This record gives sequence, C-alpha cells and structure tokens, in this order.
Amino acid sequence: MNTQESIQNGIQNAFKEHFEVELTKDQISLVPTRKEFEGTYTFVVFPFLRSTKKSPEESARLIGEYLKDNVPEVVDFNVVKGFLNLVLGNASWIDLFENIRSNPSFGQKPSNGQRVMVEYSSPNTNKPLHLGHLRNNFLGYSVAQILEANGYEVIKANLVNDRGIHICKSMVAYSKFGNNETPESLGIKGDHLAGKYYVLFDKEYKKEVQKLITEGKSKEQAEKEAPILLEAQNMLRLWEANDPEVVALWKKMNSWVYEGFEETYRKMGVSFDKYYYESDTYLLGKDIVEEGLKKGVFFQKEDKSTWVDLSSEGLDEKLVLRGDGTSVYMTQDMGTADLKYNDFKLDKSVYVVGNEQDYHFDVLFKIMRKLGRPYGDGLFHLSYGMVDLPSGKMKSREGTVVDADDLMDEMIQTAENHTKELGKIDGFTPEQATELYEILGMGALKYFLLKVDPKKRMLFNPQESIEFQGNTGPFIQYSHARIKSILRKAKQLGIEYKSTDFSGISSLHESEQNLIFILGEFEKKIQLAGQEYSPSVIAQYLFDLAKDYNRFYADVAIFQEDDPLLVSFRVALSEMTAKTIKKGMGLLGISVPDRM
RNA sequence: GGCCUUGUAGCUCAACUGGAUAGAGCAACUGCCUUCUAAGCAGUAGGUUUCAGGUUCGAGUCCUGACAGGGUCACCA
Repeated sequence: MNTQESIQNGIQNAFKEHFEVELTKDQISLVPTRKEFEGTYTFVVFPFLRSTKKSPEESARLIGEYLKDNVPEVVDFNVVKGFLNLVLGNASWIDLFENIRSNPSFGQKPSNGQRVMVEYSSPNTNKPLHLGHLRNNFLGYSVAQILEANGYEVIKANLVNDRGIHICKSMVAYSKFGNNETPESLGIKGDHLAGKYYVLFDKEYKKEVQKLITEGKSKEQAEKEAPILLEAQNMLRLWEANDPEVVALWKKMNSWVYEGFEETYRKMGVSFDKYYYESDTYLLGKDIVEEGLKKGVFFQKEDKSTWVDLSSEGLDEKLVLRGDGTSVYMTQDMGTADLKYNDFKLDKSVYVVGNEQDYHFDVLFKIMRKLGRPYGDGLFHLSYGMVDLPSGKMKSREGTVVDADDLMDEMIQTAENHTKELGKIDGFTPEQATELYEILGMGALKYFLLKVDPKKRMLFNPQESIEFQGNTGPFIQYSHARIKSILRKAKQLGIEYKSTDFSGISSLHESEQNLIFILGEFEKKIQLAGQEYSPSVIAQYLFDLAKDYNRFYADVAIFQEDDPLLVSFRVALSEMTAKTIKKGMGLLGISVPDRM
C-alpha cells in the first residue's frame, strides 16, 4: 500500500469514528499541497460538511488529529479554512524513494492485452512535408510510445495518399514542363521535385483561368474548363483504367517521393509498422454500403446515390456513395476501418488527423457504430490544431509553407552555432559533435511542438519560437547531461549507491523531498497522458522534474557532504532522475545526450 | 446563417478535470561561476482569466447570452 492509499484509508476510518459516515475511496481525493503552505497532500473537507455537521476548521482538525495518531506516514498537519494539509515524515519519503527505485519496470505498465493502431503522418505524394506534418508525425509517434508504456500493443500505421486528382496535377505539370528532370539531375529530394511541379501546376492553372475570363467566360466556367485541369482529370481516368504510360509515370514519380519521405522520416526519428496505400484501398467500402442498405442504416435517393441519416444524432444527412456508384472519401474510410480491424483485430484505433476533419470523423465513427462494428467504441480521432505562422495560414499550393526538411536542418544548424558559442565541444570527436547537434536541434523542435495541448492551434514564429533556454527540450536535455556528469564523478570517486540502504537517513532537504515527490508522480502522468492522448502532459511533467532537479542541484552540494550515506543517497536520487528524464523524453521521441 | 472549437501577463503556454493568494518560460530589470556543466539558480516587475448574467461553501474551469478569432457545413482528400 502506498502513502496515498494509507492516508485515504485513514480518512475513511476517521469519518467512521468521528462522524459515523462510510466513504468510498474514490470520494476521497488528495491534491498536492500548494507551495506556500506546509505539507505534501491536502484534503479538502468542504464537500463533506453535510455529513460532519461541524465547521470546516473543526472537521479538518478532527480528521487531522486522527491521521496523526493512526497513520504512521503522517507526522503533522495544519488547517487553513477547510483545507487539511498533511505533513509526511522522513521515513515515508525514504520509503517512497526505495519503492520507486526498486521497481524495475518503472514507467512501463504490464501488458493489458489490448491492441491499438495509431495511424499518423498519412502524407500526400504530390508534395513534401511541412511544419504541420511535423506536428502530426511527432504527435503520432509520441502517442504510440505513450500507449505502449500504458500496456498496449501498438501498431503504428501510415496510410499513404498516393492517388487522386491532386497527384495527377503534379504528374501533368511534370510531363508538360519536366524535360525529363530527375532528383539526381536537379540534386534535390524526390518529394521536393514533385512539390515543385504541384506549385507549377497551380500557377499554370491560374494563368489559364485568367485567360479564359478575358475571353469572356465566367469565373466558374473558366475554373472548370481550364485545359490543364481537364488534362489532369483525363489523366486520373487513364490511371483508373490502368493506362500503362500513366501508371509508369505515376510509379516513377511516387518512387522518387517515397525516397524523399524515407529520408525525412529518418531525420524525424519516426517509424511505421504497417503501410497502407490509397491506390490499394480506394475501392473498398462499397460492400459496406450494400450491407448498410440491407440493415436499413443507409437509404437511396432517386438518383441512386446512397446516404446515411444522422439527424437523430444531431448531424445531417451524409453521402456515402455517389449515384454512379463511384466512391467518396467516406466510402473509402469505412472500408479502411474494416480492413485495419481484419488485419489486426484491434481493440482501439486512433486517427491522428487535423481538426479540420472533426466533422468527417464524427460521421465516420457514428456510421461504424450504427453498423454494429465490434471496434466501434474503440475509434478515436486525435484531432490537433493547425500550426500558424505570423503571416497566417500555410498553403502548399501557394508555396507559403515552412518546409519540414529545411526547418529541421535549420534547427540543427542553430544548435551547432549555439553549442559552439558556449564552447562546449571540448573532447568531442567530429562525429560525436554532429550527433549532439542533431539531438539538440531535433529535441528543441519536437519539444516545442509537443509541449502544447494537441487540441489547440499554435503559433510558430521562425525568428523567435524555438529557444534553447527555459521551457525547452535542451533545458531538459541539459539537466540529464548534468546528472550524467555527476554519475561519472561518483564512479571515479568509487561511491557505492546502487544497493545502499537509506533508511538511516534522518533529515532530508526540502528540495530532496520535492524531487522524490515528483519522481513518484511519473506513472500517474503516463497514465493521464495515455487517457488523454496528450504528450503535452509528459512534456510539462519533464519540465517540472528538470526544474526541481536543478533546484536541488543548486541547493545541496552532493560531494561536499560529510555523511557518506547522504552522498550515496544524493547520487542515487540523481540517477533516478536521469532515468526518469530519459524514459520520459523517449515517450516524446526525444533523445538525451550524456554530455553537452 | 447552422454546428464545432478557441479566448488566461507584452509574447508563447500551464493550471492535477469545481478548490486556497491564477502559475511557468521568453522579453525587461537585480544578484550568483577559485568546489559537482551558468543551456543553470535566486529575486523584482508584469492579471478585472474577452464581456454580462447564472449555478454554490467556492468558478479560469459548469450553464445562458453577447463579442472576437479559427474550422466545418463538397458528389475534394
């Protein structure tokens, strides 16, 4: 039984004894005591005044007395209005620390027997990845790690959007203006080559529309009839008819893009267990439409188009299959949901997709539940906000995006400049230095994107946004490197701490207590992050942990201490902090250096 | 216009899901490197939590309404 539980027990008994009331454990919530008051846990008595039939102060005092007398962990208490602050003794701090450090699976829950798929990234193959994709990829990868730490078996999936009119746009532009350029001949990545032609298509298209308008067409007409658009539409038809020439071009350009993506993913540090391609899945889902019609979940209109009526659930009617029998996005997604389930027998399925698709997924999930899918309740849309620039929204077609590759390179470059300025690369080989810059640059970037609640839209200012001081990745990485330096010195001095018994320690510094307390919160935070699908919970926690450690570091001098037992204890406490930082940063997909 | 969502210090974000005097970082200002890494630590200053009501012992958090931003309401994906 841990400290919290024994306090809860004590409170239960106190209520029985003094007020003759039976409370259940989950009615008794303990909150951390605010910094300005003495104590570790606070019990709020206001909600129970009806059963205590006494003033808040009196009720709190009675419970406090009882706990002090009957719960060994509680050595003192104080009452402020209706808040009962409990003070824990040294022994329970040491106990708590021993518990944490003797747990070999700290930060990793045992298997819960459930399997979850996290689908993220899901790029289009007509353009390179940009800043928005970075948020998506880092989120998806991190959530996968967090779910794994919560005991799930996780499958990371990438559903590649490799077909459709937008892909044909790049292809048309390339075949018209490409002059047989290749990534090699241009010396650029394949995804950037495709992106170049996607932008070129848009330019050309706008030019043609303008020309048609001056020839007297209406804007709508011109936008529909621009020759280059007709070419793209024709190419899509040819592709669907398996035209050898179009398919060959499609394969060639896609393979370039995949090579480019692979390189970007490697730099991002993300990976996938399963790839799905829309060129394989885009015809799926029609059988589900049949099934839905039979079950009466869907209905047909006069033009033979198939719809679902969700008005009873507060939504509208929604098309699921066109009148001519061709698919829409929804059709495909219904089919893919079944495909994923049949491939892996999933208990849960997480879609990491931007919040502009909230409505779509709301509809999709409601449909799958109406159809009685066993996985219906396990579907979850991890909806995240856009990343805005000071100049506003990013648009690929107009080229106003922050390119993912460029940004990562810039971050690494900045890390290099910063490190050199601080003169911190003594004793590094060139390879080690390069690795360090990458760890720091990527750490800064990932932490910046993950520390914010995923649901919220966020602002990225290229000039100011990413710092190396304060609430940043490098700050946490720095704390880790500092501890590693302590551990190296401890080893050098021959200090034994791994199996030392610390129960003889009689007094702990306040910053040591704080540190033990926050270390003890780690598993709760992992659980919360898993429930909420929110890496920001972990990021926030790690910042607090690093801050508490740095406070401790400044407050006590580890090796100057006379008592060898205390020296060992402080080294052990440091080591545990480093382990927790490393594990936690791992959950965010961020590496930590041993030196920096 | 309907629906969804957001609004907290000059800026970027927190607030343990209804608890105490709303906290951090950046930017500004003050201190601290002859002992463990100053990418650090300590401190000063900065707030009518967009506004108006309501619910209650208690509201940034819940409800209603306004105002402002964003998204969506495609036979695009």
